[in-house]
Amino acid sequence: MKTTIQHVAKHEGQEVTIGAWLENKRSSGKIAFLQLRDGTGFMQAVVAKNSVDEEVFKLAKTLNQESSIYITGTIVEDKRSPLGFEMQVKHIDLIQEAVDYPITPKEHGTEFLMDHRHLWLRSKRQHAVMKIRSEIIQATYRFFSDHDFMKVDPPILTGASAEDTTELFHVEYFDEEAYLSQSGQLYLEAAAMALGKVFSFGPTFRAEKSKTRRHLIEFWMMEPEMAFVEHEESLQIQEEYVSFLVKSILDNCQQELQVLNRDISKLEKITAPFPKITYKEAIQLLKDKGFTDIEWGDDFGAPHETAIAENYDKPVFITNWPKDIKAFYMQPHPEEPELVLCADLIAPEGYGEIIGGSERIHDYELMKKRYEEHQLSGPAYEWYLELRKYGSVPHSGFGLGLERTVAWIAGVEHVRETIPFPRLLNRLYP
RNA sequence: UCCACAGUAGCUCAGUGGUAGAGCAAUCGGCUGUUAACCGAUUGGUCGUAGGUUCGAAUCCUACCUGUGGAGCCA
Repeated sequence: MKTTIQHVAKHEGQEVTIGAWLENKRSSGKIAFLQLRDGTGFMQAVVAKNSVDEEVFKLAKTLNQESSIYITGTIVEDKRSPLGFEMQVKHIDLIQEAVDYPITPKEHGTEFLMDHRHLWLRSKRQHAVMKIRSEIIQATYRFFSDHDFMKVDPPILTGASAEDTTELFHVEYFDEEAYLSQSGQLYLEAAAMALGKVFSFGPTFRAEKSKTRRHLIEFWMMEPEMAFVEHEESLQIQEEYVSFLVKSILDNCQQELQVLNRDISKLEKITAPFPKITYKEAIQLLKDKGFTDIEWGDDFGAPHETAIAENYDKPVFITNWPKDIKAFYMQPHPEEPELVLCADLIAPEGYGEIIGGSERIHDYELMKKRYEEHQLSGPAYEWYLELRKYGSVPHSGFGLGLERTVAWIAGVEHVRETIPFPRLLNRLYP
């Protein structure tokens, strides 16, 4: 009977066949231990010389790392196994012998591993990170589906660029110039006016020369946009959503968190509501902490974000920023018109901003004024402004960066490990 | 674009002016409970590239290339 490592517990005492790769092996004169990987998990198979044909034992002794096999044997419980089960082997069919697999069981440098990303993904650690990424994606769909959101897909090829185009990827669109999407937001606002509460989940592209552990050229963003939802309610949805993500990982990825050595007690504290401080309070906090390089009106750099996050063991919202350092479409604060109704959510442990969100301007005249102040034009101008003309309503939205969220929850230092094939400033291969 | 650091065997690194090294991987042999298994042997080199200093350069100097960490930048 064919099965997978994930399901071996159900087959205790039975003879099964598993398609697998050889992750590593150890052998003695009369016994060989094969470390198997099949995509669903990792398991050890034991080959005893006196219970298999002579060629099978010889094969077990000479198999190289990453050779592919069908392996047949009896599943037995064993306390020495981390999985709780192992296979007593009866037979091995070699599919392909792997010769000189480059990634050995010893340590490797980043450049080498990135050059072999197509093979690096096979490692236990990368398997765990990819599983957590997948679980976060699936939990996202569950959460928004449970809260009556509709999934909407904004275009990836756009002609509509509201802001300057230096950080956009330019592509040929027959005789026109087009850009790869940097955010679906403007389109999602249109969708929210049609469908109420919507969310998108897709890739975005930024041609920035950023070279830090928090930046990717191509990354995935989860963007909800909600009609009839004002700023405070949006923050509430954000904290519930992020708490739900963490809980889903704690519920479904215990083994993976263990492989990654993640401090689970820190994740267990992530429950809504989250602390909130205003931009003004954040500036004061930084000054109190001895930062002399920051004044009201400045944007925060990574060290500032980390210093603020240090004060909390949950993600923290920084709200009500000066309008001059935020996007043109953000709704002014009702009492302090130099501020806008927005919030960045800063993850704990120095992982930085994972969400940026705001209430959007819904007044036609105000939006038109903002366009003029920012001297913006372009194809988006007309249709985006038109959304404020026909039954405009208060609405809010936010964007969550998937890779930064995965890095934080998985406890991975660099976002390049949180996406299967990262696109970085100096890397388009593999 | 700026700052700092690095580039030596397939991989990870040591070698700081005098014969090019170790561990792992690979190959061969040994070992019935291994967990990055262990033990013995063998194989493996354009010391990033170009130029310079020197009797002599992996080592010192200059330029360049590549990478890493960070800054700037980052709705």
